[in-house]
Amino acid sequence: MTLNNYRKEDKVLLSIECIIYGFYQDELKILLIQREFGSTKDRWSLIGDFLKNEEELNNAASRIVNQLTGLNNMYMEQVHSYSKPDHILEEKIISVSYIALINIENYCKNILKENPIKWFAIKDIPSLVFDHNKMIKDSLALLRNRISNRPIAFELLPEKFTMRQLQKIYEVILGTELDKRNFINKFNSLDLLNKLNEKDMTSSKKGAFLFEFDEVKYLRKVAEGFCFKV
Amino acid sequence: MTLNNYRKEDKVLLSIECIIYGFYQDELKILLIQREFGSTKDRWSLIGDFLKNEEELNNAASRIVNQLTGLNNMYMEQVHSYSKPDHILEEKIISVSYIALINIENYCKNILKENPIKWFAIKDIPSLVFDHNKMIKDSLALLRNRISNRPIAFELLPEKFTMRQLQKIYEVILGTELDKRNFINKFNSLDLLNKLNEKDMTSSKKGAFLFEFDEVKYLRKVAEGFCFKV
DNA sequence: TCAAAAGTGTTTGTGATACACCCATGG
DNA sequence: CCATGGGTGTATCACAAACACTTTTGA
Repeated sequence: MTLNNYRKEDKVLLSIECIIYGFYQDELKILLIQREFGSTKDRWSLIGDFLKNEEELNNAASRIVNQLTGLNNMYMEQVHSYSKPDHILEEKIISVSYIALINIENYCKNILKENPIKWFAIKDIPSLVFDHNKMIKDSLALLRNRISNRPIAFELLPEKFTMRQLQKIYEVILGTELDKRNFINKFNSLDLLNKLNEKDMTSSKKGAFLFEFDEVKYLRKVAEGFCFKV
Repeated sequence: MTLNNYRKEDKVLLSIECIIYGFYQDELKILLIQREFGSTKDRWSLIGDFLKNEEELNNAASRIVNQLTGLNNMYMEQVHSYSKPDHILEEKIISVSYIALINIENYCKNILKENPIKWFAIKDIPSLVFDHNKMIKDSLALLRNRISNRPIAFELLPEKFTMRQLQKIYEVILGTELDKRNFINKFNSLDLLNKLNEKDMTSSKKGAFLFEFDEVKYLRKVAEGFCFKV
């Protein structure tokens, strides 16, 4: 923008690649799509599209996730931009990656049936097209950072969840086992969860109490200088 | 890349904006350039250029910094991509920002004389074109994170530096005052610096011992699982 | 009655923080 | 001789980590 004028031939296609995370059965999963055309036919890929002329980056990312999940207003965040997604169509392509966190139970299952898309556990991700594996790796590093510094684990959970589910999310994202007593003590000291008078009976005979994240309380505390840190 | 085909009119110009940081006289500074043409003539701006067709993002960023400083191999890192730098030339523009950390004493002063560029202390940044102020803000957040988790402060210092200089870098980037005893104790416990038998006599009558960062030792420790953390 | 998951507190250790005085020297 | 910045060690506190047994109940 400063040194030189631009040349028409320097224009690029801009693709947005969305890394859609869900959490289900104690596993962190990513939604992938199987390509139907072209030289990469049948290979798995992140979910993406080209930026349209009238769009902004964030809006394009939201549109793409919405088109495949039917969801709106999920947590999304830009991760990184890449210049090496092998040129296709003889055009130069720059890719901008985003993470999206969704409650896997909410997304529209009809879309899943109509498209060659599938949830893959993070540890079972196959070899993907272009540099999509690298994008996932980078996004996981971001996710690891965010989950310790922002209350985003709840984006991956239903409104009501058990402490074990919450703990498991931290464990799979951080890649470490945590002590359940320390974990609960920690969250209790943060004072951000409401314990409900309901139990989840699916995981044990005794049943586990359900909790919910109190976002209003969280925002009030932030306004008073509170800083989330796990 | 998945859902739709692209249209020629969706191609964009891609600009790279470099936030070049230097540290001098106890202040964190950024190199800015005054625009010489167009509707933004005379206003200050980050240093940038358009991505060339044959270039990758990281290489373009290096090229841009090199053209203005004469330096190579400085620490650089991509920060974020933006889609709202007011359209100029009636073209859609996407901007990718980078930070570059340089030792302010090393850069080529001749270039400074030949160009309308100038170092601005971080607290004296004027209102810049487009969303460049926002880019600086975002880059500072990244820098704050990095300086606590990677040994990058040394990129802003000469080979030989005093503990006070090092501490000052942490103070200006983190925006807090630090206790000098705690700071020294902390760095001593990390065991990454070599104390030299030389003193810097410019800042006091007694003189302050010079130190250097032992990168070989650092890399050896990292290989053994060491994790830098200040 | 037993297997399987839920729930619950205390102790210990490490690292962060707070803090004040003497030293060396050039002017 | 004094003003200026350089250099040094310890006591306290807060948080992280380690740790084991009892409860509930469906099968």
